[in-house]
Amino acid sequence: MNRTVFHVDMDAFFVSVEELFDPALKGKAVVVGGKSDERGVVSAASYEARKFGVHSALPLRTAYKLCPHAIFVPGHPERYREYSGRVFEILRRFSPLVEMASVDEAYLDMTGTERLHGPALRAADTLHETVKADTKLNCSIGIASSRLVAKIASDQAKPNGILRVLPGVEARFLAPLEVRKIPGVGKVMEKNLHALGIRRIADLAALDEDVLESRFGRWGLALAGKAHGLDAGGWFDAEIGERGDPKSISHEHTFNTDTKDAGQLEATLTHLAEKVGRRLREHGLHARTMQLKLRYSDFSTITRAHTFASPTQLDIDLVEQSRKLLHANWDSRRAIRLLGVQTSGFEHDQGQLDLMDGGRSERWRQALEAADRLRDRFGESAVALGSGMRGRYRERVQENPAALPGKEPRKK
DNA sequence: TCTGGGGTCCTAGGACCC
DNA sequence: TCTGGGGTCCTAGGACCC
Repeated sequence: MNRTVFHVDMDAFFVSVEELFDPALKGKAVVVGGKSDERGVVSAASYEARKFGVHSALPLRTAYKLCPHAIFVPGHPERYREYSGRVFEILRRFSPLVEMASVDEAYLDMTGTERLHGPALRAADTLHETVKADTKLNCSIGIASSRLVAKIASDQAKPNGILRVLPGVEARFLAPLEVRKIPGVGKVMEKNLHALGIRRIADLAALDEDVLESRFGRWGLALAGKAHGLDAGGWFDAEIGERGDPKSISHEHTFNTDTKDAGQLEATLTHLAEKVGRRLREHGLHARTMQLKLRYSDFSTITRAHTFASPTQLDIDLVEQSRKLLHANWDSRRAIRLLGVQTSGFEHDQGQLDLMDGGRSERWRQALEAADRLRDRFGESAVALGSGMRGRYRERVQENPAALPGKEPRKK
C-alpha cells in the first residue's frame, strides 16, 4: 500500500511573520537575524534580499556588504512559535498524523483521507487556501509516497506552490537533481561525491549499493536508498507524528567581544545553566549527562562532559558542574568567544525517589519552580541565584554602560 | 565575509562486563 | 604467555538541518 505524505513548508516564514506586524516591510529587502554590524548570521532573508545573494546562515556583516539598503530586524521567536502553533492547528484538521519538523515545516500522513478531503491534490489545495485565509501566510506543499520525496518536492514547488510526485515515478523525478538536494547531503558529502564524479541523483542511483557502503559506511547505504526515493536511515523512516521527548536540551551564548574575565564567564555559565534547568523542569526530565562547550577566539571548539551519579534537573548541579568543567579545561590565557551548556541522557520524573537525600532535592525543586513562575511574570532577570545575579549586572554594564541594575523592563 | 542558536544523528575508541 | 567476542556506556568531535 502506498503512503501519501504531505510536506508543508512555510515560504520565507520569519520574514512573512515580520511583515504581518509591520506591513511597511512588504516587498522590501528584509534580513532577519540581527543588526548589520553584529556578530551572528542571517536567519531568513526576503526574496527581494535574496536577489543580492543574501541567504540564511550568511554572516550579518557580509549580508550588509551585499545589500546595504536591506532592513535588518532582530527577529521575534515568540511570534514565530505562535504562528507555528496556528499552522499546526490547521494541519491537524486535515490529518491526525502531523509532525512539526521545525518551526516552519511539517509532515502530514494523508494516507486514507480521500473520503474526507478528496484526492491528494485537491486536499493540498484546500489546505493551502486554509493556511492563507487563517494566517495570511504562504506555504508550499510537496506530495509523495515518502517523507524524503515530499520534502524535495515542496522545495521544488517554492514559492507558494504545490507539487505532487506520483507513486512509481520518484526515481525519475529525483534523477536530474543535484545530490545536494538530498536532505543530509551538505558541503562535505557533496564534495566527496563530486570527487567520485557523482553530481546528480541519477549518478547516485546508478551506482552499486556496495560501493557506496564500502566508501561511506551506513550513511552510504542510506544514501543509496534515498537516491531511489526511499525514507532510508535514522529519523526519516519513523512514523509521522511519533516524536517523543527531546534527546538533548542546551543553551549557548556568543559574546559580543571575546573575554577572559572569569567573573563574566561564570555569570554567563550560571545564566545558561539556569535556562537549561528550567526547561528540564518544564519537560519533567532529569539529565544524566551535562556538557560544557567552549569556543576560543580562533573558533577552535572543545566539549567536555560530566555524567552525574544520579540524574538531575537542578540548577545548582548544572551550575556547579559547568564551573568545574570550565576551570578544569579553560586555558585562561586565551579569550573565549562562546560558552554552552548541554544536557542529555534523559529520564522522566519519578516522584518520590528524592526522599533519599532528606528532601533536599524536593525543596530545591519547589523553590526553582516558584522562581520559574516569577520569571514568567516579571521577566528573565527577576530571579537569579546569587552569583548569577552579580555577574549578570557586570556583563550588562560592560556591554552597555548605560544599563543599571533594576531597570530591566517588564515583559509584555 | 569571519562564522548564531537549537537541535539530530553518526563515528570511533576505551572502559567494563560476561 | 599472548591474549575472544559481543554488548553497552561514556566521551569527543563532526556533519548536517532550520
